[in-house]
Amino acid sequence: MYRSPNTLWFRMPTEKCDSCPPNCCDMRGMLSFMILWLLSKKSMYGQELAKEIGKRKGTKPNPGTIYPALKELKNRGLIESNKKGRMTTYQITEEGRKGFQIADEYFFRAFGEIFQDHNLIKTSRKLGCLES
Amino acid sequence: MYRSPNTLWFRMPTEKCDSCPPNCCDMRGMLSFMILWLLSKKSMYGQELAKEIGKRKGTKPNPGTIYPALKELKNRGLIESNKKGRMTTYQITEEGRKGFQIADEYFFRAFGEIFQDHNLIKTSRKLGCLES
DNA sequence: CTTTACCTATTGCATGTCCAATATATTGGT
DNA sequence: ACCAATATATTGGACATGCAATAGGTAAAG
Repeated sequence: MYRSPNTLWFRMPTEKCDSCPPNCCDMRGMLSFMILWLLSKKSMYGQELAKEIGKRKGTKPNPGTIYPALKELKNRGLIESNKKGRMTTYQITEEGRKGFQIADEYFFRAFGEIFQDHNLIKTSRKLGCLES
Repeated sequence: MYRSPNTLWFRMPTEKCDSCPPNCCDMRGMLSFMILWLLSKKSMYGQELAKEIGKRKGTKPNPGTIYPALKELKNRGLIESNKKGRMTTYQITEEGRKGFQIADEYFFRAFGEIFQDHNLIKTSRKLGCLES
C-alpha cells in the first residue's frame, strides 16, 4: 500500500491510491463526527458502523480505531451501548444529538463553501457549460 | 479559553464555545485542503490565507500552524512561493490543482451526504415543514 | 464438543495537527 | 535614525488520530 511519508494531506482509500500523485493523501479526524451522524439516523452495532464508514471513506476502520472512538463517545455521554450476546448496539443520546448539531453547524460553516464549489463544478460539467 | 481534555471531537471557535457542551469539540486536519482550495481561487500571501481560514474555522491559525503547512505543500510541489520585500505570495501549481481535485472528490464522497442532510434540514426548517 | 467464524475490545506505536513562544526582516511613521 | 507594526519563519511540545497486533467472548457448523 502506498503511504505518503510525511503528509498534511488526505490519505486516499487504498484501491484508488495508485493513480494518486505522491505526497498528496492523508486524512485524519472526523471519525467521531461520522459516527454520531450515522447513529443519529439509526442505532447500529460496531461492525455495522465500521462498514458504513468504510463505504464512505474507502477503507474500513480497524477495531483499534472504531472501538476506542466509541468508548470515548460513551464516556462523554454522547452515545449509549447495549450488549446482547456478542453484539453491542450503540445508540445516540439526547446529549449526542445536541452535540452533533453543534458540530454540524461548525462543519458547514468551515467547509460548506467548498462543497458548494464542488456541486457547481459538477453541475456545470453536466450541463456542458464549464467555460462560464 | 475552554479546552476539552481528551477529545475525539471538534474544537469550536473560542467565542462560540461558552454554550458548547463539555467534551464535544475538536477538529484537526483539513488545513492543507483548505489552503489549496483558497489558492485554487486566487494567489494570496500568508496572512491573507490565515485570515480567510480564520473566517471559516472561527480561529485564525497561528504562524506555527500556517507556515509549516505552506512549507510542506511547497516541498511537494503543490504550491509555489514568490517573495517580494516582506511579502510572500503563494500560488497553486498545476500539480496542486490536480491534487486538490482528487482530494475534493474524496472529501465529497466521504462527507457529501452529511452536507446534503444539513441542507435538507435547513431548507425544511425554512419552509416550516420540519415534521416531514 | 471441537472448530470456525465473527464481534468486541485493548495496547502500543507512528504520525499528523496545531499552538505558544520566539526570532528575523521589511515597511512606514515620527 | 529610531521605533512600532507587520509579515514571515522556526522550534518545541502537547495531543488526537488511526493502524497493526493481539486477545477474549459468543454463536453457529461440523
